[in-house]
Amino acid sequence: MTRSEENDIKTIYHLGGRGSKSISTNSIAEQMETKPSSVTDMAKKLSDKGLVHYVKYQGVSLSEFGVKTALSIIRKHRLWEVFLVEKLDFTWDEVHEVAEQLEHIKSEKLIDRLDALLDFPKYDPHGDPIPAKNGEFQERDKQLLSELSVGAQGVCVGVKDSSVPFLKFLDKNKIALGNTIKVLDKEDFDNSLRILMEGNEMRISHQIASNLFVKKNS
Amino acid sequence: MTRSEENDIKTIYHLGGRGSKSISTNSIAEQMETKPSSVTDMAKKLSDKGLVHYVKYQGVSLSEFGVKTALSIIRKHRLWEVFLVEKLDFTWDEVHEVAEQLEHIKSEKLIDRLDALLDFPKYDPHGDPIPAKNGEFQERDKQLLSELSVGAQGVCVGVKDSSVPFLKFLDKNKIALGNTIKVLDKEDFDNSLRILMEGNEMRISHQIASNLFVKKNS
DNA sequence: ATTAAAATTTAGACAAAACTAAAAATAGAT
DNA sequence: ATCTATTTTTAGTTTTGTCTAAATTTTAAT
Repeated sequence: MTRSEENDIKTIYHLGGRGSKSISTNSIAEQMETKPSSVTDMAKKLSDKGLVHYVKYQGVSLSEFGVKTALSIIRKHRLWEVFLVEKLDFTWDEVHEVAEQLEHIKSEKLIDRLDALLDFPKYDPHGDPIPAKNGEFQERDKQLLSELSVGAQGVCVGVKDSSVPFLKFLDKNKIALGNTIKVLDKEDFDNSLRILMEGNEMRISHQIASNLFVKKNS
Repeated sequence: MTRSEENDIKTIYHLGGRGSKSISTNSIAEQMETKPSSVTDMAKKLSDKGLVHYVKYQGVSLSEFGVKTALSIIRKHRLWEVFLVEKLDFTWDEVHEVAEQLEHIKSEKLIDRLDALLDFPKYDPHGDPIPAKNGEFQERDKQLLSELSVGAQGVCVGVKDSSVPFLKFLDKNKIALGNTIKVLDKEDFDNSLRILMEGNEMRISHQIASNLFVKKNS
Protein backbone atom coordinates (compact mmCIF):
# COMPACT_ATOMS: atom_id res chain seq x y z
CA MET A 1 0.00 0.00 0.00
CA THR A 2 1.26 3.43 -0.92
CA ARG A 3 0.92 6.37 1.37
CA SER A 4 -1.86 7.87 -0.77
CA GLU A 5 -3.81 4.65 -0.70
CA GLU A 6 -3.51 4.46 3.07
CA ASN A 7 -4.67 8.03 3.45
CA ASP A 8 -7.62 7.35 1.20
CA ILE A 9 -8.69 4.28 3.15
CA LYS A 10 -8.38 6.16 6.41
CA THR A 11 -10.47 9.05 5.13
CA ILE A 12 -13.22 6.76 3.92
CA TYR A 13 -13.25 5.06 7.30
CA HIS A 14 -13.49 8.36 9.16
CA LEU A 15 -16.33 9.47 6.94
CA GLY A 16 -18.19 6.37 7.98
CA GLY A 17 -17.93 4.34 4.79
CA ARG A 18 -18.29 0.85 6.24
CA GLY A 19 -20.89 -1.80 5.59
CA SER A 20 -23.74 -0.51 3.52
CA LYS A 21 -22.88 3.17 3.77
CA SER A 22 -21.27 4.59 0.67
CA ILE A 23 -19.24 7.80 0.64
CA SER A 24 -19.34 10.17 -2.30
CA THR A 25 -16.14 10.91 -4.14
CA ASN A 26 -16.90 14.57 -3.61
CA SER A 27 -16.89 14.39 0.17
CA ILE A 28 -13.71 12.33 0.15
CA ALA A 29 -12.07 14.90 -2.09
CA GLU A 30 -13.17 17.71 0.18
CA GLN A 31 -11.88 15.96 3.28
CA MET A 32 -8.54 15.18 1.64
CA GLU A 33 -8.19 18.60 0.06
CA THR A 34 -7.89 17.10 -3.37
CA LYS A 35 -10.07 16.98 -6.49
CA PRO A 36 -13.00 14.61 -7.05
CA SER A 37 -11.43 13.30 -10.24
CA SER A 38 -8.38 12.18 -8.29
CA VAL A 39 -10.64 10.33 -5.90
CA THR A 40 -12.34 8.56 -8.78
CA ASP A 41 -8.96 7.33 -9.99
CA MET A 42 -8.08 6.15 -6.53
CA ALA A 43 -11.47 4.46 -6.09
CA LYS A 44 -10.81 2.32 -9.14
CA LYS A 45 -7.39 1.37 -7.92
CA LEU A 46 -8.57 0.49 -4.43
CA SER A 47 -11.48 -1.44 -5.87
CA ASP A 48 -9.08 -3.49 -7.99
CA LYS A 49 -7.13 -4.27 -4.87
CA GLY A 50 -10.24 -5.40 -3.03
CA LEU A 51 -10.14 -2.67 -0.42
CA VAL A 52 -13.34 -0.88 -1.36
CA HIS A 53 -16.61 -1.51 -3.10
CA TYR A 54 -17.04 1.04 -5.81
CA VAL A 55 -20.01 1.55 -8.09
CA LYS A 56 -19.77 4.39 -10.58
CA TYR A 57 -21.71 7.44 -9.50
CA GLN A 58 -22.71 5.67 -6.28
CA GLY A 59 -19.66 6.30 -4.12
CA VAL A 60 -17.33 3.94 -2.27
CA SER A 61 -17.50 1.86 0.87
CA LEU A 62 -14.82 -0.18 2.57
CA SER A 63 -14.75 -3.93 2.09
CA GLU A 64 -14.14 -6.10 5.13
CA PHE A 65 -10.48 -6.11 4.16
CA GLY A 66 -10.63 -2.33 3.76
CA VAL A 67 -11.99 -1.88 7.26
CA LYS A 68 -9.29 -4.11 8.66
CA THR A 69 -6.69 -2.06 6.84
CA ALA A 70 -8.16 1.23 8.04
CA LEU A 71 -8.15 0.02 11.63
CA SER A 72 -4.54 -1.02 11.39
CA ILE A 73 -3.57 2.45 10.18
CA ILE A 74 -5.66 4.12 12.87
CA ARG A 75 -4.08 1.83 15.44
CA LYS A 76 -0.64 2.99 14.36
CA HIS A 77 -1.66 6.64 14.30
CA ARG A 78 -3.10 6.58 17.80
CA LEU A 79 -0.30 4.54 19.32
CA TRP A 80 2.22 7.03 17.97
CA GLU A 81 0.13 9.85 19.42
CA VAL A 82 0.29 8.23 22.83
CA PHE A 83 4.03 7.77 22.43
CA LEU A 84 4.54 11.41 21.53
CA VAL A 85 2.58 12.62 24.53
CA GLU A 86 3.68 10.05 27.11
CA LYS A 87 7.31 9.61 26.19
CA LEU A 88 8.27 12.77 24.34
CA ASP A 89 6.15 15.30 26.19
CA PHE A 90 4.32 16.59 23.15
CA THR A 91 1.12 18.47 23.89
CA TRP A 92 -2.08 16.99 22.52
CA ASP A 93 -2.39 19.68 19.89
CA GLU A 94 1.07 18.87 18.49
CA VAL A 95 0.76 15.16 17.90
CA HIS A 96 -1.52 14.83 14.90
CA GLU A 97 0.81 16.19 12.24
CA VAL A 98 3.73 13.98 13.26
CA ALA A 99 1.53 10.92 13.75
CA GLU A 100 0.26 11.43 10.20
CA GLN A 101 3.78 10.66 9.06
CA LEU A 102 4.62 7.94 11.57
CA GLU A 103 1.46 5.95 10.83
CA HIS A 104 2.89 4.98 7.43
CA ILE A 105 6.03 3.30 8.75
CA LYS A 106 5.96 -0.34 7.78
CA SER A 107 6.95 -2.74 10.53
CA GLU A 108 4.61 -4.95 12.43
CA LYS A 109 7.20 -5.60 15.08
CA LEU A 110 7.67 -1.87 15.59
CA ILE A 111 4.02 -1.33 16.37
CA ASP A 112 3.66 -4.36 18.60
CA ARG A 113 6.69 -3.34 20.62
CA LEU A 114 5.53 0.27 20.79
CA ASP A 115 2.20 -0.97 22.09
CA ALA A 116 4.03 -2.89 24.81
CA LEU A 117 6.31 0.06 25.67
CA LEU A 118 3.23 2.20 26.21
CA ASP A 119 1.59 -0.52 28.31
CA PHE A 120 -1.14 -1.36 25.81
CA PRO A 121 -3.09 1.88 26.00
CA LYS A 122 -6.79 1.74 25.18
CA TYR A 123 -7.24 5.41 24.30
CA ASP A 124 -5.22 8.08 22.56
CA PRO A 125 -4.55 11.57 23.95
CA HIS A 126 -7.86 12.84 22.58
CA GLY A 127 -9.84 10.03 24.16
CA ASP A 128 -10.31 8.06 20.94
CA PRO A 129 -10.08 4.28 21.25
CA ILE A 130 -7.02 2.44 19.94
CA PRO A 131 -7.91 -0.68 17.94
CA ALA A 132 -6.18 -3.84 19.11
CA LYS A 133 -4.02 -5.84 16.72
CA ASN A 134 -7.03 -7.86 15.62
CA GLY A 135 -8.99 -4.68 14.94
CA GLU A 136 -11.22 -4.84 17.99
CA PHE A 137 -11.83 -1.74 20.03
CA GLN A 138 -14.37 -0.36 22.41
CA GLU A 139 -15.96 3.02 21.96
CA ARG A 140 -16.08 4.46 25.42
CA ASP A 141 -19.38 5.07 27.12
CA LYS A 142 -19.60 8.80 26.75
CA GLN A 143 -21.81 11.74 25.93
CA LEU A 144 -21.39 15.37 25.06
CA LEU A 145 -21.04 17.74 27.95
CA SER A 146 -23.78 19.81 26.35
CA GLU A 147 -26.18 16.92 26.84
CA LEU A 148 -25.73 16.74 30.60
CA SER A 149 -28.57 18.11 32.66
CA VAL A 150 -28.10 20.72 35.35
CA GLY A 151 -26.70 19.15 38.47
CA ALA A 152 -25.21 16.18 36.65
CA GLN A 153 -21.54 15.43 36.95
CA GLY A 154 -19.01 13.61 34.78
CA VAL A 155 -15.40 13.02 33.93
CA CYS A 156 -13.92 14.50 30.78
CA VAL A 157 -12.97 11.57 28.52
CA GLY A 158 -12.52 12.94 25.04
CA VAL A 159 -12.94 15.64 22.43
CA LYS A 160 -15.15 15.60 19.39
CA ASP A 161 -13.24 18.34 17.61
CA SER A 162 -9.52 17.66 17.84
CA SER A 163 -8.37 20.66 15.86
CA VAL A 164 -5.35 22.56 17.09
CA PRO A 165 -7.24 25.75 18.01
CA PHE A 166 -9.78 23.85 20.09
CA LEU A 167 -7.12 21.82 21.89
CA LYS A 168 -5.10 24.95 22.60
CA PHE A 169 -8.20 26.59 23.97
CA LEU A 170 -8.76 23.68 26.32
CA ASP A 171 -5.15 23.80 27.49
CA LYS A 172 -5.35 27.52 28.16
CA ASN A 173 -8.45 26.96 30.26
CA LYS A 174 -6.95 24.00 32.05
CA ILE A 175 -9.50 21.60 30.70
CA ALA A 176 -7.91 18.19 30.43
CA LEU A 177 -9.02 14.59 30.10
CA GLY A 178 -9.67 13.13 33.53
CA ASN A 179 -11.05 16.35 35.00
CA THR A 180 -14.32 16.13 36.87
CA ILE A 181 -16.98 18.52 35.67
CA LYS A 182 -20.29 19.37 37.28
CA VAL A 183 -22.95 21.34 35.45
CA LEU A 184 -24.09 24.09 37.78
CA ASP A 185 -26.34 26.01 35.51
CA LYS A 186 -27.49 26.27 31.94
CA GLU A 187 -28.23 29.59 30.28
CA ASP A 188 -31.35 29.25 28.14
CA PHE A 189 -30.50 32.23 25.99
CA ASP A 190 -27.26 30.94 24.41
CA ASN A 191 -27.00 27.45 25.90
CA SER A 192 -23.79 28.36 27.67
CA LEU A 193 -22.95 26.47 30.84
CA ARG A 194 -21.74 27.39 34.28
CA ILE A 195 -19.62 24.50 35.45
CA LEU A 196 -17.54 23.44 38.40
CA MET A 197 -14.31 21.83 37.28
CA GLU A 198 -11.72 20.59 39.73
CA GLY A 199 -12.86 23.15 42.27
CA ASN A 200 -13.01 26.10 39.88
CA GLU A 201 -16.20 27.63 38.70
CA MET A 202 -16.28 28.78 35.10
CA ARG A 203 -18.53 29.56 32.19
CA ILE A 204 -18.21 27.82 28.84
CA SER A 205 -20.04 28.34 25.58
CA HIS A 206 -22.32 25.84 23.94
CA GLN A 207 -19.78 25.37 21.17
CA ILE A 208 -17.22 24.18 23.67
CA ALA A 209 -19.65 22.01 25.57
CA SER A 210 -20.81 20.30 22.42
CA ASN A 211 -17.28 19.27 21.53
CA LEU A 212 -16.30 17.77 24.86
CA PHE A 213 -17.12 14.21 25.75
CA VAL A 214 -17.77 13.28 29.36
CA LYS A 215 -18.56 10.04 31.10
CA LYS A 216 -21.48 10.64 33.41
CA ASN A 217 -21.02 9.55 36.97
CA SER A 218 -23.50 6.75 37.62
CA MET B 1 13.56 17.53 0.51
CA THR B 2 11.98 14.45 -0.94
CA ARG B 3 12.83 10.99 0.28
CA SER B 4 14.86 10.24 -2.85
CA GLU B 5 16.87 13.39 -2.43
CA GLU B 6 17.60 12.54 1.17
CA ASN B 7 18.69 9.03 0.25
CA ASP B 8 20.93 10.42 -2.44
CA ILE B 9 22.60 12.88 -0.10
CA LYS B 10 23.12 10.19 2.50
CA THR B 11 24.67 7.82 -0.03
CA ILE B 12 27.08 10.46 -1.27
CA TYR B 13 28.08 11.18 2.30
CA HIS B 14 28.67 7.52 3.08
CA LEU B 15 30.77 7.14 -0.04
CA GLY B 16 32.95 9.93 1.26
CA GLY B 17 31.93 12.74 -1.07
CA ARG B 18 32.81 15.71 1.10
CA GLY B 19 35.26 18.52 0.54
CA SER B 20 37.40 17.94 -2.48
CA LYS B 21 36.48 14.27 -2.99
CA SER B 22 34.03 13.69 -5.82
CA ILE B 23 31.96 10.55 -6.17
CA SER B 24 31.20 9.06 -9.56
CA THR B 25 27.59 8.73 -10.61
CA ASN B 26 28.31 5.10 -11.30
CA SER B 27 29.32 4.25 -7.76
CA ILE B 28 26.34 6.12 -6.38
CA ALA B 29 24.08 4.19 -8.72
CA GLU B 30 25.62 0.91 -7.67
CA GLN B 31 25.25 1.71 -3.98
CA MET B 32 21.64 2.79 -4.42
CA GLU B 33 20.77 -0.08 -6.72
CA THR B 34 19.61 2.28 -9.42
CA LYS B 35 20.91 3.34 -12.84
CA PRO B 36 23.67 5.88 -13.49
CA SER B 37 21.36 7.95 -15.65
CA SER B 38 18.97 8.37 -12.73
CA VAL B 39 21.84 9.57 -10.61
CA THR B 40 22.79 12.12 -13.25
CA ASP B 41 19.26 13.52 -13.14
CA MET B 42 19.37 13.69 -9.38
CA ALA B 43 22.81 15.31 -9.42
CA LYS B 44 21.45 18.17 -11.50
CA LYS B 45 18.52 18.64 -9.20
CA LEU B 46 20.62 18.58 -6.05
CA SER B 47 23.11 20.94 -7.64
CA ASP B 48 20.30 23.40 -8.41
CA LYS B 49 19.30 23.23 -4.78
CA GLY B 50 22.82 23.91 -3.61
CA LEU B 51 23.31 20.58 -1.90
CA VAL B 52 26.07 19.23 -4.11
CA HIS B 53 28.79 20.43 -6.42
CA TYR B 54 28.38 18.72 -9.73
CA VAL B 55 30.62 18.94 -12.76
CA LYS B 56 29.61 16.88 -15.76
CA TYR B 57 31.65 13.72 -16.12
CA GLN B 58 33.51 14.56 -12.91
CA GLY B 59 31.13 13.29 -10.27
CA VAL B 60 29.47 14.99 -7.31
CA SER B 61 30.56 16.14 -3.90
CA LEU B 62 28.51 17.56 -1.07
CA SER B 63 28.48 21.29 -0.49
CA GLU B 64 28.78 22.54 3.06
CA PHE B 65 25.01 22.68 3.17
CA GLY B 66 24.89 19.16 1.73
CA VAL B 67 27.13 17.82 4.47
CA LYS B 68 25.00 19.49 7.10
CA THR B 69 21.93 17.93 5.57
CA ALA B 70 23.54 14.48 5.40
CA LEU B 71 24.55 14.67 9.04
CA SER B 72 21.06 15.61 10.08
CA ILE B 73 19.68 12.55 8.28
CA ILE B 74 22.36 10.30 9.76
CA ARG B 75 21.64 11.75 13.18
CA LYS B 76 17.99 10.79 12.79
CA HIS B 77 18.80 7.33 11.50
CA ARG B 78 21.14 6.51 14.35
CA LEU B 79 18.94 7.97 17.07
CA TRP B 80 16.07 5.84 15.83
CA GLU B 81 18.36 2.82 15.86
CA VAL B 82 19.19 3.45 19.49
CA PHE B 83 15.51 3.87 20.25
CA LEU B 84 14.63 0.59 18.59
CA VAL B 85 17.28 -1.31 20.52
CA GLU B 86 17.03 0.45 23.87
CA LYS B 87 13.31 0.98 24.13
CA LEU B 88 11.76 -1.60 21.86
CA ASP B 89 14.22 -4.46 22.32
CA PHE B 90 15.09 -4.82 18.67
CA THR B 91 18.30 -6.71 17.97
CA TRP B 92 21.06 -4.81 16.25
CA ASP B 93 20.56 -6.69 13.00
CA GLU B 94 16.88 -5.66 12.85
CA VAL B 95 17.17 -1.92 13.21
CA HIS B 96 18.53 -0.72 9.90
CA GLU B 97 15.53 -1.40 7.70
CA VAL B 98 13.08 0.33 10.03
CA ALA B 99 15.44 3.24 10.71
CA GLU B 100 15.68 3.75 6.94
CA GLN B 101 12.01 4.66 7.05
CA LEU B 102 11.99 6.57 10.31
CA GLU B 103 14.89 8.81 9.30
CA HIS B 104 12.63 10.60 6.81
CA ILE B 105 10.04 11.74 9.35
CA LYS B 106 9.98 15.53 9.40
CA SER B 107 9.87 17.05 12.85
CA GLU B 108 12.73 18.75 14.57
CA LYS B 109 10.96 18.59 17.89
CA LEU B 110 10.51 14.85 17.50
CA ILE B 111 14.22 14.25 17.07
CA ASP B 112 15.28 16.59 19.85
CA ARG B 113 12.89 14.95 22.27
CA LEU B 114 13.91 11.48 21.15
CA ASP B 115 17.51 12.45 21.78
CA ALA B 116 16.56 13.50 25.31
CA LEU B 117 14.50 10.35 25.93
CA LEU B 118 17.53 8.26 25.02
CA ASP B 119 19.76 10.38 27.24
CA PHE B 120 21.73 11.96 24.41
CA PRO B 121 23.54 8.86 23.20
CA LYS B 122 26.89 9.35 21.46
CA TYR B 123 26.93 6.07 19.54
CA ASP B 124 24.42 3.89 17.78
CA PRO B 125 24.03 0.12 18.32
CA HIS B 126 26.80 -0.61 15.82
CA GLY B 127 29.23 1.76 17.48
CA ASP B 128 28.88 4.52 14.91
CA PRO B 129 28.88 8.07 16.25
CA ILE B 130 25.67 10.07 16.37
CA PRO B 131 26.08 13.65 15.12
CA ALA B 132 24.85 16.32 17.51
CA LYS B 133 22.21 18.80 16.43
CA ASN B 134 24.87 21.15 15.12
CA GLY B 135 26.46 18.35 13.12
CA GLU B 136 29.45 17.78 15.38
CA PHE B 137 30.48 14.26 16.27
CA GLN B 138 33.52 12.41 17.41
CA GLU B 139 34.78 9.33 15.69
CA ARG B 140 35.78 7.03 18.46
CA ASP B 141 39.39 6.11 18.99
CA LYS B 142 39.36 2.60 17.59
CA GLN B 143 41.16 0.05 15.49
CA LEU B 144 40.40 -3.24 13.84
CA LEU B 145 40.75 -6.31 16.02
CA SER B 146 42.90 -7.79 13.26
CA GLU B 147 45.43 -5.03 13.83
CA LEU B 148 46.00 -5.86 17.47
CA SER B 149 49.25 -7.63 18.24
CA VAL B 150 49.42 -10.87 20.19
CA GLY B 151 49.01 -10.22 23.89
CA ALA B 152 47.18 -6.93 23.36
CA GLN B 153 43.73 -6.41 24.82
CA GLY B 154 40.79 -4.17 23.96
CA VAL B 155 37.10 -3.50 24.28
CA CYS B 156 34.78 -4.17 21.38
CA VAL B 157 33.36 -0.78 20.31
CA GLY B 158 31.93 -1.21 16.83
CA VAL B 159 31.55 -3.11 13.60
CA LYS B 160 32.88 -2.19 10.20
CA ASP B 161 30.46 -4.45 8.34
CA SER B 162 26.96 -3.95 9.72
CA SER B 163 25.20 -6.38 7.41
CA VAL B 164 22.55 -8.63 8.86
CA PRO B 165 24.50 -11.88 8.37
CA PHE B 166 27.57 -10.51 10.12
CA LEU B 167 25.57 -9.12 13.04
CA LYS B 168 23.70 -12.39 13.41
CA PHE B 169 26.99 -14.24 13.41
CA LEU B 170 28.25 -12.02 16.21
CA ASP B 171 25.10 -12.59 18.22
CA LYS B 172 25.32 -16.32 17.82
CA ASN B 173 28.88 -16.24 19.08
CA LYS B 174 28.02 -13.92 21.92
CA ILE B 175 30.23 -11.16 20.62
CA ALA B 176 28.76 -7.84 21.69
CA LEU B 177 29.88 -4.24 22.05
CA GLY B 178 31.48 -3.72 25.42
CA ASN B 179 33.08 -7.16 25.58
CA THR B 180 36.74 -7.31 26.49
CA ILE B 181 38.88 -9.21 24.03
CA LYS B 182 42.47 -10.34 24.44
CA VAL B 183 44.46 -11.67 21.51
CA LEU B 184 46.09 -14.90 22.66
CA ASP B 185 47.56 -16.09 19.43
CA LYS B 186 47.72 -15.35 15.73
CA GLU B 187 47.85 -18.09 13.14
CA ASP B 188 50.31 -17.14 10.42
CA PHE B 189 48.81 -19.46 7.88
CA ASP B 190 45.30 -17.94 7.61
CA ASN B 191 45.60 -14.94 9.97
CA SER B 192 42.93 -16.40 12.24
CA LEU B 193 43.04 -15.41 15.90
CA ARG B 194 42.76 -17.23 19.16
CA ILE B 195 41.15 -14.83 21.59
CA LEU B 196 39.97 -14.66 25.15
CA MET B 197 36.61 -12.93 25.39
CA GLU B 198 34.81 -12.46 28.69
CA GLY B 199 36.49 -15.56 30.06
CA ASN B 200 35.88 -17.76 27.03
CA GLU B 201 38.60 -18.83 24.70
CA MET B 202 37.66 -18.99 21.03
CA ARG B 203 39.04 -18.90 17.53
CA ILE B 204 37.89 -16.37 14.96
CA SER B 205 38.75 -15.96 11.31
CA HIS B 206 40.61 -13.03 9.82
CA GLN B 207 37.45 -11.94 8.05
CA ILE B 208 35.68 -11.53 11.36
CA ALA B 209 38.62 -9.86 13.04
CA SER B 210 38.96 -7.34 10.26
CA ASN B 211 35.35 -6.23 10.65
CA LEU B 212 35.36 -5.69 14.38
CA PHE B 213 36.52 -2.45 15.93
CA VAL B 214 38.14 -2.46 19.33
CA LYS B 215 39.49 0.21 21.58
CA LYS B 216 42.87 -0.87 22.80
CA ASN B 217 43.45 -0.75 26.54
CA SER B 218 46.09 1.89 27.16
C1' DA C 1 49.06 10.98 -29.98
C1' DT C 2 45.72 7.61 -31.14
C1' DT C 3 42.25 4.70 -30.17
C1' DA C 4 39.47 1.20 -27.91
C1' DA C 5 37.07 0.46 -23.68
C1' DA C 6 34.70 2.27 -19.93
C1' DA C 7 32.11 5.75 -17.81
C1' DT C 8 28.75 9.25 -18.16
C1' DT C 9 25.23 12.02 -20.14
C1' DT C 10 21.37 12.94 -23.24
C1' DA C 11 17.06 12.08 -25.29
C1' DG C 12 13.02 10.00 -25.19
C1' DA C 13 9.70 6.67 -22.95
C1' DC C 14 6.99 5.10 -19.06
C1' DA C 15 4.28 4.76 -14.72
C1' DA C 16 2.21 6.96 -10.75
C1' DA C 17 -0.30 10.55 -8.80
C1' DA C 18 -2.09 14.54 -9.33
C1' DC C 19 -4.57 18.17 -12.02
C1' DT C 20 -8.18 20.82 -15.61
C1' DA C 21 -11.86 20.99 -18.60
C1' DA C 22 -15.35 18.69 -20.98
C1' DA C 23 -18.78 15.03 -21.01
C1' DA C 24 -22.04 12.10 -18.78
C1' DA C 25 -25.10 10.65 -15.14
C1' DT C 26 -27.92 11.63 -11.23
C1' DA C 27 -31.12 14.11 -8.29
C1' DG C 28 -34.45 17.52 -7.24
C1' DA C 29 -37.91 20.87 -8.52
C1' DT C 30 -41.68 21.77 -11.12
C1' DA D 1 -42.17 13.23 -16.81
C1' DT D 2 -39.12 16.84 -17.91
C1' DC D 3 -35.58 19.83 -17.28
C1' DT D 4 -31.96 22.05 -14.87
C1' DA D 5 -28.40 22.10 -11.45
C1' DT D 6 -25.29 19.31 -9.22
C1' DT D 7 -22.35 15.53 -8.92
C1' DT D 8 -19.25 12.41 -10.90
C1' DT D 9 -16.52 10.53 -14.50
C1' DT D 10 -13.62 10.69 -18.61
C1' DA D 11 -10.00 12.28 -21.38
C1' DG D 12 -6.04 14.46 -21.76
C1' DT D 13 -2.06 17.09 -19.45
C1' DT D 14 1.63 17.80 -15.88
C1' DT D 15 5.16 16.56 -12.66
C1' DT D 16 8.27 13.43 -10.54
C1' DG D 17 11.15 9.70 -10.55
C1' DT D 18 12.65 6.15 -12.98
C1' DC D 19 14.24 3.52 -17.04
C1' DT D 20 16.56 2.16 -21.91
C1' DA D 21 19.25 3.05 -25.69
C1' DA D 22 22.07 6.05 -28.14
C1' DA D 23 25.50 9.57 -28.05
C1' DT D 24 29.30 11.70 -25.87
C1' DT D 25 33.30 12.23 -22.95
C1' DT D 26 36.99 10.41 -20.33
C1' DT D 27 40.48 7.02 -19.29
C1' DA D 28 44.05 4.12 -20.11
C1' DA D 29 46.74 1.28 -23.16
C1' DT D 30 49.69 1.28 -26.87
